[in-house]
Amino acid sequence: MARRVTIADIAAAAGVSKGAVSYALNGRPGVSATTRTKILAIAAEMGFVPNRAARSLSVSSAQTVGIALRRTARTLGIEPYFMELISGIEATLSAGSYGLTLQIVGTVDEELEVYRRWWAERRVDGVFLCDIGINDQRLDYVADLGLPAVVVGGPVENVRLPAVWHDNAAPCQEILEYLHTLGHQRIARVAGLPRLLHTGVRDTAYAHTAAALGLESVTTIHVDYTGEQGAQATRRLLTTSGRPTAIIYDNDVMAVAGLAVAHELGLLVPQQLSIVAWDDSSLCRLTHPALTSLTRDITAYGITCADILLTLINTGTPAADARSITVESQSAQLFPRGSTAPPPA
Amino acid sequence: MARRVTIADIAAAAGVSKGAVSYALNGRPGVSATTRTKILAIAAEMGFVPNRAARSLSVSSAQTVGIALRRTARTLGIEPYFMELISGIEATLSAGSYGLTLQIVGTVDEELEVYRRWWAERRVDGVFLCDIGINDQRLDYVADLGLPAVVVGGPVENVRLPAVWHDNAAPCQEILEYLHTLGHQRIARVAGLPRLLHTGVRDTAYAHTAAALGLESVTTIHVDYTGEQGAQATRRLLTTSGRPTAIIYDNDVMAVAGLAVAHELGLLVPQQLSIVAWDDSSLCRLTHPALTSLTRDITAYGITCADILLTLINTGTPAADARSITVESQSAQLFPRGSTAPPPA
DNA sequence: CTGAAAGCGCTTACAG
DNA sequence: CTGAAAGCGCTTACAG
Repeated sequence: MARRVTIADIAAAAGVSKGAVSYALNGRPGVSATTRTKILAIAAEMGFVPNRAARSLSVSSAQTVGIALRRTARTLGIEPYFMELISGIEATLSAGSYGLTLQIVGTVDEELEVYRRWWAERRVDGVFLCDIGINDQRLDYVADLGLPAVVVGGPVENVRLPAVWHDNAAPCQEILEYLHTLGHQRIARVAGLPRLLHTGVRDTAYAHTAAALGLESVTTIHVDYTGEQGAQATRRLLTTSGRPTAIIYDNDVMAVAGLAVAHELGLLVPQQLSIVAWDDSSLCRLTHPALTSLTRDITAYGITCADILLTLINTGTPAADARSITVESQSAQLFPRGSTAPPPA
Repeated sequence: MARRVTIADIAAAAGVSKGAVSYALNGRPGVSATTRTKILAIAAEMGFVPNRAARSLSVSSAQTVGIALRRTARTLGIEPYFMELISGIEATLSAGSYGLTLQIVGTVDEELEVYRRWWAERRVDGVFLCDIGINDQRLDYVADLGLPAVVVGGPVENVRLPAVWHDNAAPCQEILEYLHTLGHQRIARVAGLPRLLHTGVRDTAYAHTAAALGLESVTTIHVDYTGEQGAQATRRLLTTSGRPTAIIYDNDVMAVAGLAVAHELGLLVPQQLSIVAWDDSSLCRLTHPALTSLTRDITAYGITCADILLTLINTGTPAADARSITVESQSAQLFPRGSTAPPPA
């Protein structure tokens, strides 16, 4: 564990001042081209890497952004969403040599406290807000703090933070029209947590479209995204009289669970029941039949969110119009597979 | 964005020196009980939170540990393993007020470079090494660096780093004995990446046990853990003559894929084919039939790994015997479910 | 028990 | 273009 090399060492070796070394290293004016070249060569040779803490203290920037997740190990693990999002975020951060710090919290209050502490400590320069709820108190809290943040989800209005979201309504309409075209009239939906914003958006979109198409019924049951509750809801739907001929699931895990329940009840998919899933992980292609599902590029979404956060941090203002960005995800498309067909005659 | 309050502000308000404030805040001797109480009260009232960078620079510790993952967005997302591990790690870190910094890399060289930089920058105080391979070059590299690290996996020998691993051999034996008792003689295995250490351990354990039990055959196909390759391998196994009556999968995603292939080929599970999965996520309970699988508590594993890393960082030496810890995971147990039964007569 | 000072390793005005 | 110095916000010997 040899002592680290500092700019003082380089300055001594090059016979210049520490200031000159700093200017050379950071590509600033203030040193001649020849001195700069010499300093850079020496720095490289000595394997110099600047100390983060010292740099942060001087420029009062952490070169790090944070993400706090209010999730349990189980719900984190089961959903590919977060890892894909983080993977996209990372791609942008690495390019800008920012670090990512991750914290898992148990309650909203803990989460708010994390933001307060992070910002007070200057441990992060900005954060991502995920799992946006209806009337989410975190948005105002973080804005009041003055902590740069990007809202990963929406639509949100009258917020002092840039937000990025997918259009949730159009896919709902697409799915319903697709099932309607196949001939389905009694459609059910196993939906996600009602407190989440995008669940509400989908609720509304389905209701409107169903009315417009004149569908017989669109029963909705809200659960928590887990396979257990998805299975339970499916069992309930399929054992009532006038059962649906098609069920839409708000994520893929519940759809897989629903398919198993149909098998268990001896219902043939897709002959007697059609199934559509949101969030097309490879899970949907592993079942038999493969599940018709809606694909979105979550990694690309993460890249966009990170781009906006870095812009916000570096310029003090988000990228143009970032305050209300809708990610028109070119990839939000329906992939019909073996789990959908016309309803039984 | 009001100016942050620093110890200088508190010192001024309390009418003492900055040194006294520091002593009081850190619970060190050097201030009277009354002064300490007064300082603490003022600090709390002013909402003081110490600046991380300043503290790090003084004590030359980052209060952060790092984890670099060489995985793609897809393989990260599909496997609950990492999120569960991270969730456990977080629990320990939060308790010790350490942060976690996460980086996703593309190649081993990139990963090594990340460790070098992190340590030179003093951005982390230690790291976790995951996805341990056979003759993994990272172990020596990190040890040479002097960077405190915990090897998450094993067994590894002659390494200068503490390692923590589950016993992989015993469960292999248990599974094989279970299938043998049911009457199976032709068993196949769809295994994980051969370059990974634990895959090799399992290879050996199955071979030994199969020989000891006098099993007819244990065919193994190594793939990459994805459902696609798991399905492909299964198709290959089931369409050859003398096909196996039971298949063991090294993770749950491949097992689910394998089940779908059996359905597709019109094979009844478990009547004509038994299936056993490793890594019991809720996936295994969502299929029909539910999959017999091996459960381990990954979150607890993460907690243990983090405990050891923090001990290593704070004392310079790992916890007693940490150099070769085997986590005798009480939870590594086989859960027989609907996917296993005696072979067809 | 307390205060004044030096130091951690950078950056950045400010003079020459 | 270059050097000497102050400052970021802490911690920690070192004198009183």
